[in-house]
Amino acid sequence: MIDALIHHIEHFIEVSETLRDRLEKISKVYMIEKGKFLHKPHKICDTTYFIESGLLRVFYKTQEKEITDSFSAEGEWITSVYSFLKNIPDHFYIQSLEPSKLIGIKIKDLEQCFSDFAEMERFGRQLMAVYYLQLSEEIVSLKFHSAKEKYEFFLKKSKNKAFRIPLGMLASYIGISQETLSRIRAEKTPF
Amino acid sequence: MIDALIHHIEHFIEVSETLRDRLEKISKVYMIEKGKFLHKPHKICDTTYFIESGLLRVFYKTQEKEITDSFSAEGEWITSVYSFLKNIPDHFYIQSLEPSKLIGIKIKDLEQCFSDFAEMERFGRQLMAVYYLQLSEEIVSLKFHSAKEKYEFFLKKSKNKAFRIPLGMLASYIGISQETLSRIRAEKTPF
DNA sequence: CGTTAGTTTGAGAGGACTCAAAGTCTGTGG
DNA sequence: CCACAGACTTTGAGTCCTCTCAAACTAACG
Repeated sequence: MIDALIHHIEHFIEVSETLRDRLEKISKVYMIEKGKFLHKPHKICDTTYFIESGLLRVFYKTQEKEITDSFSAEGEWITSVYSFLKNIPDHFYIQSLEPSKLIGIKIKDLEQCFSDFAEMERFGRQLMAVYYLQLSEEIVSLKFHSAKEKYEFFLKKSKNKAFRIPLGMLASYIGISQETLSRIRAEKTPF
Repeated sequence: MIDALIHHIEHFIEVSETLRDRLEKISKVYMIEKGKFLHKPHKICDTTYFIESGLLRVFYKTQEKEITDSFSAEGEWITSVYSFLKNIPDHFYIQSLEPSKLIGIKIKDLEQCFSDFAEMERFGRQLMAVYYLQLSEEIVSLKFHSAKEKYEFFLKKSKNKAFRIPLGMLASYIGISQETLSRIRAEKTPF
């Protein structure tokens, strides 16, 4: 039932029988329709979701528009990080862009798991490190790069997602207007 | 000798006598002059430094210029993260901007420490989480904000550093040209 | 097939860039 | 202690990329 999750964790650490049992116990599978929300502003997000299949995004609203903070697809995690880590309400939405199958774990259960299984704590640290490095690359891409370069960086990093995401959401993620993104795509002739 | 470091760690976890002894053993104090380099491109950065006093930056070079990736001052950590975490060479420099006093720990010793002290592993995870959240705020600041807004965000987050950093380096950090930053500062009249 | 969400295209404006040069500061050596 | 070289900052002028506003077009869905 949670094989995809176990498999994922095994990229980092060895998963013993006991640990597997514990994970089974604290995991819960969710099926979510396209367009539905997993989390909304002013609430505490107490769950992190491993995506077995599907596509979701985290976004926030400014006065004028929605800005996407991240996209996550199969094999990745999604949560409203700030709220989840700090245990306080935030201003993010989590929305599914495709019908998705998720494996959710509550922060409380996860922390107990960290305490009981040192190797899980290690997994947590290593996973944070992976995501940290992703963000730092994203920052490099955002600085002193043209709209086109930012788009190409995204393509390189997330080919699997690029054409499953509505153009406007993608534009806000890479920090350009949707009109500009549309023009960039239009001029791409090649092949 | 490494009280500042211990004190810092105690914000996250309890530091036992044994752990303290271990930390003493694996820590090494460095004094570094202004302008000197702790790390250069094409090398592996195998040490992370806790800054007891001083100011340093991580930067990289493009064809035309230097772009600062991060500044760190007293009470913070600095390392060439990508190289340090992946154990491979990268293209970053670490340079001190003030005479600084650092406490360095080698990755190998740190990892052994993580293995031997579960609470240190926890500290590592929590520290990564703190830095992760900082990066995600920085990304928000970089998207759809004017040069002035990005500067003001930096001021709000890093007042203590803002006026110790040469203008050009700061400009590259917040993703604007140094001429623009100069003009922004000039128009600030207040008080 | 109609309604709505999403994308494309066009026109015009403006912020921030680049290039260039002048001005200021800092530290070193005579 | 002053003068000068080099580093850093400021100011100016002109350009262009990307934004905004607006409207037409297309796709998706009930």
